[in-house]
Amino acid sequence: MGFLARHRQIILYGLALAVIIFLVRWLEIRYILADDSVDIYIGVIALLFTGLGVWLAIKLRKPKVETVIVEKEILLTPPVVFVLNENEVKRLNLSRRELEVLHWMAAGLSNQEIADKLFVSLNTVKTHTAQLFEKMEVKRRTQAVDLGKKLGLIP
Amino acid sequence: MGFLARHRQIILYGLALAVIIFLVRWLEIRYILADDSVDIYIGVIALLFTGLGVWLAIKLRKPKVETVIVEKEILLTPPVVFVLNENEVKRLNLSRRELEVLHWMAAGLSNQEIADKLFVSLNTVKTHTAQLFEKMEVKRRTQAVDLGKKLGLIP
DNA sequence: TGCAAAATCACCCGAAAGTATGACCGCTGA
DNA sequence: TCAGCGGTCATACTTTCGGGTGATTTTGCA
Repeated sequence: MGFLARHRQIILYGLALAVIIFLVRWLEIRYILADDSVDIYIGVIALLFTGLGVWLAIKLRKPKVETVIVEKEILLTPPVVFVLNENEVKRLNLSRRELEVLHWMAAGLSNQEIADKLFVSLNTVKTHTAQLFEKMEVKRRTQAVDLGKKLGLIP
Repeated sequence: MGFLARHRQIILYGLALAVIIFLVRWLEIRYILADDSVDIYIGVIALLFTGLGVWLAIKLRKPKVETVIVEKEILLTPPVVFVLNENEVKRLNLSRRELEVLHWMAAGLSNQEIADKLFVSLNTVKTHTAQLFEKMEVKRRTQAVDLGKKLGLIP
């Protein structure tokens, strides 16, 4: 960008000033301003050039943008806190007991151990696992655990 | 905020205008300006008020606040990149085949399915799992998978 | 209050998983 | 060269898992 282009505003301003002075002189000669109207005359000039100044300022310092950068932290995988995916639980229609069984299953417990932990019989645990597998559409406990983790049913 | 406070700039501007006019009149009386110096006089006024205009514009114009929300994603456990915990593999003295079996085990495959996938017999897979369980000091495949995940042996 | 869902338990049976043991082969490092 | 290890496979056996079916009790909700 050349000097002319870069300072176009200022050059225009200077030209405007010259034109205004010329006009004023011309008006002065034409109508022979009365002494009393000098302050009105000054006022008009002042207003005019104030407007010019404002225009200049706005034009010249164009991008007065205060950019406020707000960093929004998005945690993709919570570190310790595990949040149960309620939607999946509802979608699969899993009962509380079934989810509990799945949890201990994922921890590596056998059906008998889960039965002992939940104070129920082995048969009951078997019923729960069977229902769980049917609802999750899997065949084995390892598949259930794998899918359960992927769906956010277990940590 | 009251009217006065809100329009302080404009009121100041008005006052400045009045002061300038008063000064000019005073100077006029004092020194009796020559007709010839009228354009210089106008020039000075113009410059003064242009400056005032610029100052006004700068002061008045609120810096346009542009709020840019930068979403900063914080990955705690990278979902795609899995790095095998070599140290644990060495510590437990796990062979390549055993690790491979563990991997498919975690995916929910049965021993027969793993055998088919690795093009070996079911008995071979059983041998590998047995060795794996002994080295990992676990009793069941679900335990092996759980521990494997915790030790970073599998994704 | 009454009903559907959940939870509980039982029995049978076959499939899968896990245990124990032994054997063979190929590679590698002392 | 040969002992050791990893990988392979096999047989035999026990345990656990999972499917199928049926039944009773408890509970949450309309």
